Amino acid sequence: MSQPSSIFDVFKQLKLKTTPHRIEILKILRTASQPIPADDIYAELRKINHNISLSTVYRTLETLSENSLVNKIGIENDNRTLYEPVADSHHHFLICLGCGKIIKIDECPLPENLEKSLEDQNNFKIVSHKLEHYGYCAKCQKLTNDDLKNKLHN
Amino acid sequence: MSQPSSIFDVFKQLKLKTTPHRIEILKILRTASQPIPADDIYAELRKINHNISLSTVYRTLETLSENSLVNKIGIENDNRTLYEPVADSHHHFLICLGCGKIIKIDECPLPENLEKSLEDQNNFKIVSHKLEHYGYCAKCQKLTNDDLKNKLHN
DNA sequence: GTGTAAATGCAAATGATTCCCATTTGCAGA
DNA sequence: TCTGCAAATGGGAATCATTTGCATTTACAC
Ligand SMILES: [Mn+2]
Ligand SMILES: [Mn+2]
Ligand SMILES: [Zn+2]
Ligand SMILES: [Zn+2]
Repeated sequence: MSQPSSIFDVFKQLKLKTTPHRIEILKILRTASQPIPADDIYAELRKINHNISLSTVYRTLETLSENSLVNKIGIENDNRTLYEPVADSHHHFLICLGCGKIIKIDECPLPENLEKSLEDQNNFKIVSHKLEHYGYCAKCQKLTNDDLKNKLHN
Repeated sequence: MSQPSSIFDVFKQLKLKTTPHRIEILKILRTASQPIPADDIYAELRKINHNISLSTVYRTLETLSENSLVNKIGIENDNRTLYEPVADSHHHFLICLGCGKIIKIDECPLPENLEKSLEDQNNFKIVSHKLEHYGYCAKCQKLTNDDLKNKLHN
């Protein structure tokens, strides 16, 4: 079986120059617990004294995305683009309307034959889909409950 | 059974002033064959010699949305917000990556017990979901095929 | 009709992202 | 190891959708 290729090898194969910026940005994305916006990456880099321009953050993310090392994610009612490292497998998200927390769901619950049937019925060629559930995480449910109690108390 | 209430009644019940702008914008949305951006509504209004400011278009759409007369829709790789009149029933979309055409799908294909199971497994309270399929409409499939043929021909 | 809060127009502000262009850097080849 | 050059970068301006501030107008309850 083949060795897991290092980032260096990956860049080489993609004919991308191996730059400190790219290394660091990938590292940040892989460390993050959920998809994050360009801004956060920029802030993170400055925090570790890594000098970079915001334009470069955007350009790098775009390049990584074009080369399938990063996914761009658009979330309802969030005008920013979020980024996640391209990973193992197809997945979906639970998104908290209270705090923005994003929980990854590893299964795809769509029926096996759905896409075929949609394609046939609509003369449409499907290449991807997006499924998200919106609601409230444990913490925000608790907050809401507390708020309600407070209101009743006053 | 109750009469279908006129727009005027609806506005009255919502304690919204009945203004020409609101009437016209709702009419345009209800006539449109698919969700449209604020810009298009603005252009449509000017075409029929209805004077309005773009800010007012945005403010009106926001108000209608807050009062559940209009839905806001965010589409992948389209930075604009699209708007549709709130209708009969829950639905999803097929979205053409070629021309932006949006096809409404009236069924919801998610398994009956899915939300309950996601809620239990993640200690999360779900309030809504979003499902979209991306691909190519009949016209754009044809274009792609023609392009391929042309390429092979040269 | 009158008064008043809500709605509107217009211009300026905002926020995310992209673009321009001068400078720097990674790296293929000598 | 040195050189040349395309690719990458910094920084600021530009862009695009959307929001906001404020003066003016309007719908409608009384
Ligand atoms: Mn899926
Ligand atoms: Mn559904
Ligand atoms: Zn939350
Ligand atoms: Zn199409």
